[in-house]
Amino acid sequence: MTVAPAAVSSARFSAQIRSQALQTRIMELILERGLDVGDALPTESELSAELGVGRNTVRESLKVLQALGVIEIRHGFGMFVAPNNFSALVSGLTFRGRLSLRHKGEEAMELIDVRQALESGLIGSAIDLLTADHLADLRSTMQAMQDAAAKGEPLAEHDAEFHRRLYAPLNNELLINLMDVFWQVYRQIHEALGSGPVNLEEQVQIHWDIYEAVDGRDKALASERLQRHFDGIRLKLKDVAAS
Amino acid sequence: MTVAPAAVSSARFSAQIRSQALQTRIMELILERGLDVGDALPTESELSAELGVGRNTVRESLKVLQALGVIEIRHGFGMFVAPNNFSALVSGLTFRGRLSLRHKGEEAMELIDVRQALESGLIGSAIDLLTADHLADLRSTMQAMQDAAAKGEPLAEHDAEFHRRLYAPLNNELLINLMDVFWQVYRQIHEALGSGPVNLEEQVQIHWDIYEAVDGRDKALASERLQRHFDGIRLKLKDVAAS
DNA sequence: GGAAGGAGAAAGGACGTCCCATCTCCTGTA
DNA sequence: TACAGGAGATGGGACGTCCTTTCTCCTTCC
Repeated sequence: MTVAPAAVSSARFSAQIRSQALQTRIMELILERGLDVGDALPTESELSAELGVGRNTVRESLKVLQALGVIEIRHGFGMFVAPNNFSALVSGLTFRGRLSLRHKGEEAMELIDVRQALESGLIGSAIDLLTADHLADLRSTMQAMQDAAAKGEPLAEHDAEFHRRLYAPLNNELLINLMDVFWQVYRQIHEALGSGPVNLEEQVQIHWDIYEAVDGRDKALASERLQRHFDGIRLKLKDVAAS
Repeated sequence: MTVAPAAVSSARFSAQIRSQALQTRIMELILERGLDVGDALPTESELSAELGVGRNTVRESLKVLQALGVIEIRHGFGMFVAPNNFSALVSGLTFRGRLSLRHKGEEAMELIDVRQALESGLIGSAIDLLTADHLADLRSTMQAMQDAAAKGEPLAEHDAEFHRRLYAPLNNELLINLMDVFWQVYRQIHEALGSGPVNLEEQVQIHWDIYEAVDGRDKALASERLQRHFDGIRLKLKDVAAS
């Protein structure tokens, strides 16, 4: 027998709201004082005094704000308004993904779906805005990836860099960060499962194929090859999850 | 007094790494014990003892995990593995958006861009999977929106519901959550700026147009109308930011 | 005069303790 | 049988204390 939903939500109202209210107050304090990225916040003691709550309480809120990428805490120095940073999402999403893998791995698959939709959906716009410089960057990344593969080194970082640069023309930090988060979550889930043997040459070839399509400004082909790239990733994930 | 040797060896790393390591340890504890969504975690005191850290320290990590949507804390009852929930991201992203509006509002615009890319890019796949039931849900949402507009009530909730149901056929919780986050952030930024007068009838008409395109299974038209919907949102945001 | 190094201050990190707030569950009484 | 209230458990919060890290500035030596 479950409790009435209304009872639960009202019960949690006061408890949940208070801690979030404190976080909001700190954020509004930043906005009101006109603090910008890199500026220092008041010290923990000052905040504790100004907001009328204990230092431990304010610290809990500050840790949350740090986790949300709002502030940056430097031990022994102070706290500062942080530059855009989504890395905090990674751990939470990774946990979600690993949790779901105990069932049917649905959430992990959903993550790939979102990545696929974002990337294959946006490649057209990216190609529209692509300049020679962007293409050169992309090519040098591919070269580095190929070199790494030849030495038998892991491609992970080059892979991430490739996808990052692919969408650099869109000039959208948020998008890049979001894609990066998804990429890292996929990688961590994969590692947590114990990645099987990977075919480095095949990986490189897949990315070269995408590069060629982009180089030729063939939006449909690029989209299709990205789509297939993700189909492969999905299969691999399903494979590992089954074992 | 000696705890696990592993805990001591990481002492040389920065404090930021250590607090994140504690969060990771708690998440792995959940995974190792096979806890699932809704299951109870050990109490704060138990965690404090098991992990060999003080209760206040463990509380800071728990608050972060709560903010990341990993656990749910119910005062006086206990802590539980939370169902998927991204609502915590909203406040962080909203802060980012408001901060950016003091300059040129770039980050807020990027947020709209990502939403636009996601929605207009995925509407095709959604239409492919659309069933009569989904369409009926969508229609009833539209009806509710129209009724609200007739009474002069705010459309916000109906608007959110419309977009949520539009992509329900994809059966991707992560995507729905993500879109919801973006929607809420946009709304909060808009409210923080002080929304100007809104034309309710026009809002309803725009959504009816999208509904019609979806009803007719015209992917291109639906995508184009969504695109224009977001162009309108973008203009409105720019307008308000300029004032 | 300039660079290297150490002392001190300032800030965050960690912990322990105490008490309060709120929830659930059980008991007792009408 | 049903409802009210209390007991116990659990999270919430506030101090106070001491440790660790980092920066800054001053001293010292070359």
